[in-house]
Amino acid sequence: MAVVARRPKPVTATPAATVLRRQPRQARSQERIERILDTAEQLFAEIGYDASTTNLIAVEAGTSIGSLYEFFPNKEALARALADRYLAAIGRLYETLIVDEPGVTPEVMVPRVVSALDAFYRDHPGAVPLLNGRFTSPELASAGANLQRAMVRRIDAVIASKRPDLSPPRRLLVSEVIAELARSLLVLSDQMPLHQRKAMIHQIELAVLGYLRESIPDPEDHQHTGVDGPGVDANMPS
Amino acid sequence: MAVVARRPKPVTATPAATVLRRQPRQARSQERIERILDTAEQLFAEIGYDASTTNLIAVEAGTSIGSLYEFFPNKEALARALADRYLAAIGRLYETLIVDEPGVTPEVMVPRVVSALDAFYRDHPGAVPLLNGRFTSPELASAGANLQRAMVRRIDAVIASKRPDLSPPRRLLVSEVIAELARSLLVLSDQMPLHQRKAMIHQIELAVLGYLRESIPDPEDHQHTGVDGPGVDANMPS
DNA sequence: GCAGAAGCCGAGTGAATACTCAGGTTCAAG
DNA sequence: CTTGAACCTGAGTATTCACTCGGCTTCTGC
Repeated sequence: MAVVARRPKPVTATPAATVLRRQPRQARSQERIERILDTAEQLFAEIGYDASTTNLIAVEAGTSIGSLYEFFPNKEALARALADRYLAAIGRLYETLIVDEPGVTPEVMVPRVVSALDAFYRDHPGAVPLLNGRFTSPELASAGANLQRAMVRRIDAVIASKRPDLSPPRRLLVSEVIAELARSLLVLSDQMPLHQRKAMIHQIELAVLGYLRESIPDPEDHQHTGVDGPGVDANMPS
Repeated sequence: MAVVARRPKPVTATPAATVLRRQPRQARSQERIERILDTAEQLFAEIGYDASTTNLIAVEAGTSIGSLYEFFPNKEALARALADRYLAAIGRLYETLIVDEPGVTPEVMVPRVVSALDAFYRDHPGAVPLLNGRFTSPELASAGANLQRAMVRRIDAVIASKRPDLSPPRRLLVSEVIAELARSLLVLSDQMPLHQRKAMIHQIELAVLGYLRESIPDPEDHQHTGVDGPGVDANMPS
């Protein structure tokens, strides 16, 4: 069976780009910053980025625009700061759950990851459009892309350990598809009535497992013919 | 085997809401309207809805804002008109490809639909954010939702005919998941470098087929245990 | 060829909103 | 207690942008 292989690189979030115009020195302003961010998170999720004017955010946070701009250089910095929060949390989640350990089969790992992500997105509705939607700045989009790449790398490492017989390119492709399956279907389930959501989550697990079986069937269990066709190397010659 | 069942309802697009402020009487203005729409499509796709100012659209289309507003009541009407175009085209596509005919197995139909949608989105990059992204108005979002429902209905009808043993709720859930798989994974492949796109498309087909096998295995071929767990009726009690 | 309709134009208007700044208040160090 | 730094405030500024309107041109029916 698969032994504990090289640990995948830890998911390091964005290197904390200069989001604050100035570091707060007093506890009061630190709390103010937190309040502003919490309010922005809520407003972005409820009425969207554009409709959340900086004045509204300040008022709802119980402060003034002046104070807001004392610490945040511009509106986009609010989104960036939120993205940093999310990125760190999701990164930790990946490190905990996407691991290569003996007893952890796909049937165990997939439901764990899917339901953890589901819970996170439910608690932080703002994270979905912020990290996945096409948002304001290219910078933000690339932050989401980095996160996605981190997930791909971890999945790839796990597959590499469990199934050393696969060629690296094929492994990578499969990892990318799985990561995207998880992401896009969670986005879907996010915008879905709550009473259907639980059933949908289970279907997502089925889809991922089904894809796994289809794309890299167990060596002894060859039955479907789904693996042929244009493979990884059938790229269009530009 | 499956006989030709009741034909699914045709996909009727939005009932052509009042998108134009006034019907053009002369050929010249008809062409102008087309040019404006073409330009808007291109600009929306290239620089986004917000960045595409009405003045810019008018100038790029070789006309003036005055003329633009002669026919379109507001900026959103441009998006609506474009959505109408897309909706009609995709609806026709569904009607042609998602059909219940004797020889058409999932292995045949899925690649057909996926690659047709892929080609469409490649030719009309603006369609993806317009129909699928969270966009300006609730009206537009619901147009996209209608289209999605139409796809679900057609898939559901086909499954009903091929597999009469399934309960209607389970059938519906499966149809919804398939429709969403197709949609969200195409969105993904849309924002993907061209040379990877072809391989990705094939993986999407695998994912859909894999999910199908996983969620409704052939009656004679029961092997995986993936179908148990919280089923369709395991909805959360509000 | 004429009159009225349809079409066209683009400078201008009003509203929205990200962001500034001058002046006031609260803190902490000595 | 004093003093300067950190912090706070919100009316005001500058800009952007959807949309209007009055005047002009082109078309069409008679």
